[in-house]
Formats: sequence, C-alpha cells, structure tokens
Amino acid sequence: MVYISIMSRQTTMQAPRGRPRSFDMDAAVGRAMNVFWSRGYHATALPDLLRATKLSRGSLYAAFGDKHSLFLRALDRYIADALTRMDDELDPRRDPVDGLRAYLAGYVERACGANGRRGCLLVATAMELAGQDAEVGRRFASFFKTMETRVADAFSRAERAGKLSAGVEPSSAARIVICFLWGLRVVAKTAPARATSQATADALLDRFLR
Amino acid sequence: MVYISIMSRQTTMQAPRGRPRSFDMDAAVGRAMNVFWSRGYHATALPDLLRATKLSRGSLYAAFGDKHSLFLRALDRYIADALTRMDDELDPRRDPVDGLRAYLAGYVERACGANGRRGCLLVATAMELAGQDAEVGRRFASFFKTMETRVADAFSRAERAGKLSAGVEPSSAARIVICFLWGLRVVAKTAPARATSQATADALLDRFLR
DNA sequence: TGATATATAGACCATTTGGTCCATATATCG
DNA sequence: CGATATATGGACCAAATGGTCTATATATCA
Repeated sequence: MVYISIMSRQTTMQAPRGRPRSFDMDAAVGRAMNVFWSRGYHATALPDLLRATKLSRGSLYAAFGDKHSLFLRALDRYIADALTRMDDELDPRRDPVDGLRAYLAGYVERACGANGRRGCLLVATAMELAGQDAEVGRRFASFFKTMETRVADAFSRAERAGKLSAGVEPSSAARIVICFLWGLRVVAKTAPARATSQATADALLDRFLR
Repeated sequence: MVYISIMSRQTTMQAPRGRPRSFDMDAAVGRAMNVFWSRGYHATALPDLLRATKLSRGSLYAAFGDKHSLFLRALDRYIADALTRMDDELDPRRDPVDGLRAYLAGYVERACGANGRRGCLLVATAMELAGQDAEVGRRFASFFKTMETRVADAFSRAERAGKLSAGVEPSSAARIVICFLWGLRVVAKTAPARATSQATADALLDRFLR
C-alpha cells in the first residue's frame, strides 16, 4: 500500500506535500550493506543496523519494511557494484586479454589481507541463504549466469583475435575461471599473500592464452 | 573439571560405576553435523539440535557443553571425513592422474542436484564464521593447507611420471585446482547440471595433463 | 541391596530477537 | 498560518534465543 502511494507519487510527479525525507536512503543502504557484508545475514541484529544507518527503529522500518527487505536492497547494491566493475573491465571495446587480466586482478586485490578476510557478500549469502531463500537464490543464479556470459564473451573475443591456446573452448574456459574466482573468495578467508594469489591467477590464465 | 574426571577414568581404565551412557555420542555428533550442514551455524537453533540428536536439553549440555562446542565437534567430524576421502583418493600408491581424476569427480558428485544445493559445511562455515571465530579459522586454514599439500604431491608424482604438460608447476597447479574446487561448491548452490560440472573439471585437468 | 552415575522431561531464566506503536518535533507546501 | 507528511526516540511486545536446574527414573557395580 505504501509502495503504491510512492509509485503514484512518482508517476504523477507531484511535489511531496509534507516534510521531506531528511536522510540519504542510498547511503543508509550502503551502510547496511557493509554490516551484512562483515557479519552475515543472521549474525546481523537490528541494533547493528540502527547504529550503522544512524536511523531510529521507526524510520528504518518505515523506509525499508523489514530486515529481510533491507538485506535484499543491500545485496542488490552489492551486485550492482559488481556488475559495474565487470562491465567496465570486460568491456567489448577493450582488448579481451587485458580485460580478463584486469578482471582477475580485481579479484586478487579483494582476496588478500583484510579485504580477503572480510569475504564476499555474494558468496557468503549464497552459502548462508541461497538454499532456503528464493529471492536470494534468484539473485545469485542470475548474477552467476551474467558473469558466465561476460567472461565467455571475453574468451570468445580473445579466440577471434587468435590469442587462445589450442584446444581452449571459450565457454569451458569461462566456467573454469568463474569457479576459480569464487574459490579465491573462499580461500581468501585465510588471507593468503597477495603475490601468491596473483601468481596463481596468472598461471591459470596462462594455461588458456598464448 | 568434568573433562579431567573423564580423562582420569580413561587413563586408569576403571569401569564406570554408575549408569552408563545410553546414547551413541558419535551418532549424535553426526546428526548434529547434518543439521549445521543444512542450515548453518547461526540459523540452527537448540530445538533443531535436540530434535536431530533426540537428546534432552540436559543431556546435550552435559555431553557437549554448549552449542559452539557441539558445532566444533561436528565440524571436526566433517573435516575428518573429508581428509579420509582425500587420503584415499590421493594415496601415493595410486596412479596420481587417476587419483586426481577421482578426487575431482568426488567434488563434481557433491556439486550437483540436491547435494550441491545443500552446500559444503566447510565452505559455509568459512564464510560465516572464519573471520570472527578463531577456532573455526584455525581449522579452516589447517584443512586448506593439508589439501594444498596433498594435491601438490599428486601433481609432483604426475610430473615425475612425465604426465604433466610443459610449463606446469605442481604447486601452482594445486592452488588453481583447489580454488576451482571450492568455487565449484559455491556454484553448486544453483545446482548446475552434472554433465556440465564434470566436463568443466575434465577440461581443467586437461590443461595440466598430457 | 545400596551406592554411584547417568538420562530425561520440562520448568525456568535472562537476554536478545525482529517488529509495532506513539507522542512529539519539524520541514515543506498551499 | 494551517495542513500534510515525515523523522525520531523510546516504550512496548511476543517469541525465540542459548543456557541452567531439578526431580525422577534407571542402569551398572560392589
């Protein structure tokens, strides 16, 4: 109901007539995302979210509905950020090999030290909730599919540029790389040395590229 | 204190003098493991564990201390099972290539359908707790290291048997394979087709073997 | 049999959980 | 100004959380 009224206000473009929202919803979602990212869904309690967003209970529930809805918003933000990076690094106008190298380098960056130990909200959510929570499952499956498409495209372009080793199939290589990258995010929990992760990622790509 | 008395009874080998334990502790740990495996640590509530183990609250707390201790026991069981499989499949007396193929096939098996959707207790725990829980972190890091050693050994033996492609370094290949396998467990949450996973795993190994 | 030790169900507990509600303050518009 | 709409802190809530305790039953050994 609330949602409908928001919709109609948006579509009719009437100026809001009461006190306008005085906090930045996007920023609040971002802060909530950080909390979920660091602690996981179940381990994040309302007080954590209130502290992070600096909202009162009332405001938070009025703005976002409930914990789960807020979580989905946070997850969507996280996914949107990941997609943006991906579309940038694997941009078809870029050299595909450079793109792939940059893409892997980004994962390496996020897989060492404190970044690594913090983990990946998407992987953590997949493991914690994807089985039980259909909304989460859909998002995870969709992101995964997109990732597969983008990486396979990059390999296809590399192939057309004659940069793939003999016997390398783009879609197969893409699936390998993707599993490798998710796995990096898991291994990262032990915060391995950056040089090691980078060398491993390079060694993998070197098996595909010539 | 309780622990000490148990120890002394074990070392002196005296017959227990009261009513003996009438339930199978190992079986109880196994059932608890299944619950944690399906739901994760935080999402598992005491009543879930009582139902699964068929123990009363009193018995469970007397036998295992608290939820966290029981969880560590369950995790240790899970790790022990994984180590047993690993030591069997990567046994030095076996052909290393056969061993590696069998090892990957096992992961593929566990990464499709219902098995896949259920996930991996170790990966889930790493993502959910490894950052905050030192006991869990140690176990994860230790298992990870062992896995790395075993797989690298298998690749080394394959190398000595002249079965590695040019330019493949055993320890590097091992790190790649391990990340790939953990990643498989993540991807498995979307329950991909078995044939696809198997083909991907084969394709990866084929990049290393000749 | 009697002493010892365990198992069990369930009462009980403080704390925390996610979530609602309300009185009050305040910012905007007509 | 007056109407409208939002923000806020905090009171409040039922349910669930992990955990303790006790009375009672029972299985073993000496």
